[in-house]
Amino acid sequence: MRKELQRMTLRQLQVFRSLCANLSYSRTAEEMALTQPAVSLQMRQLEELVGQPLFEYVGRKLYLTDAANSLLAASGDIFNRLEILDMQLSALQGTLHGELRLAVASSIQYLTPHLLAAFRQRYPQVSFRLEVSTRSEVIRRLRDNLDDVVLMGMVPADRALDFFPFLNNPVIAVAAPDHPLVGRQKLNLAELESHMVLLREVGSGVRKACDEFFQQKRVHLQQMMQMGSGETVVQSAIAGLGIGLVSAHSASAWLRNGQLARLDFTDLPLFRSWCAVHARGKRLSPVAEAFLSFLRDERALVKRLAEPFG
DNA sequence: TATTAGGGAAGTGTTAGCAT
DNA sequence: ATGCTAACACTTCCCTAATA
Repeated sequence: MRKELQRMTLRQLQVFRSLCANLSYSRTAEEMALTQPAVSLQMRQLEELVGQPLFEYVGRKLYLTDAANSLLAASGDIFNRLEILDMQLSALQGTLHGELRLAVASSIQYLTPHLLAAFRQRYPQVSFRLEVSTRSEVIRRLRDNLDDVVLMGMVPADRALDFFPFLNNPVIAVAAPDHPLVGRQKLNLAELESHMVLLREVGSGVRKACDEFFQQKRVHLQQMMQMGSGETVVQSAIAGLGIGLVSAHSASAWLRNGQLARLDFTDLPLFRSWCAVHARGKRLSPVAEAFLSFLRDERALVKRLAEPFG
C-alpha cells in the first residue's frame, strides 16, 4: 500500500463523507461544527494523500471525481467496521447495543415490528432501521450490501447469498364475504379458471410462488388482474373485484373483522417460507448475529408472534 | 464561495532517568 | 529486561483575519 494513504485520518474521512453528502464546504463546516477553512484544508490534505483531486467544479456545482467515489465506498466500509467494533466492545461488557439495519419485502411488513419488539425485549439497547420495499428492490439492496439482514420469501437462487427459513408463509385465497365460492368446502383449484383472480405484481415473491404453483398444477387462469402490492390485492378482494391470492400475513386483519372470507381450496394454503438472508461472507455485526440466532433458535416464539397474522 | 497566512492549543512521539 | 514518568520537540487541528 502507498505510505501516504496510511496517513489518512478518520477525521479527514468524516469531513470527506460529510462534504460528499452536502456538496458544499460551508454547509459541511456547519454540520461538523468547524469553520469553512478547516474543511477546505482537510480536503486539500486528503487529496494530497490520495494523489488525485476528489472534487471538481462544473459551473457552480461541486462534483465527485471517480477517485472520490472509490474513497467514499472504502470509507463506508471502514466506518461500518468501526461500528461493528463498537458493538463487539459493548458485547464484551455484557450488553449488546447498536443498530440493526433490516430490509423486508412488503408482505412481511406487518409481522416484522412484532419480531423486532420481541427481540428488543431481550436486548433493550438495540435500535432498528427498517426498510420496507418490493422484492426486486430488496434484492437490489442485498446486492449493494445496504442492510445487515433481509427478510423475504422466495430467495433468489444465488450462490452469493446465505439464508435460512424461519417461518411458514402460507399463501391463501380470499374474497369478499358475498363471493359465490365463499362457504363452499374443499374447492378444486380448477374453480379458479372460471373466476376473476387477483394476483400480486410480477417480481413479488408471492406472485412467483403462485406462477410456479399454477404451472405445476396445470391451472390456466382465464381472468386475471395484477395489483401492485399485497395491500391492493387485499383491498381489491374486499371491494369484490375477485379472488385474491395473498400471503396470509397481509390478510389477517380483514379476515378477523369479517370484511374478507378465506376460500377453502384443498390445495391451499400454498406453503412457502419466510427467510432471513444476507450476503455470503458478509461480516455481520454482533447485533445482526444475535438477531439471526433469535430467528433460528426461537422458532416457537416467532411462530406464536405470527399466529394473529396467520 | 474558496484559499491563504499566522498562531494558539492539543495531541503525538522520542528520549532519558528511575523503579521493578 | 521491562515498565513508568517527565520533559521536550514536533505535528496536527482549527481558529481568525485577510484575500482571490
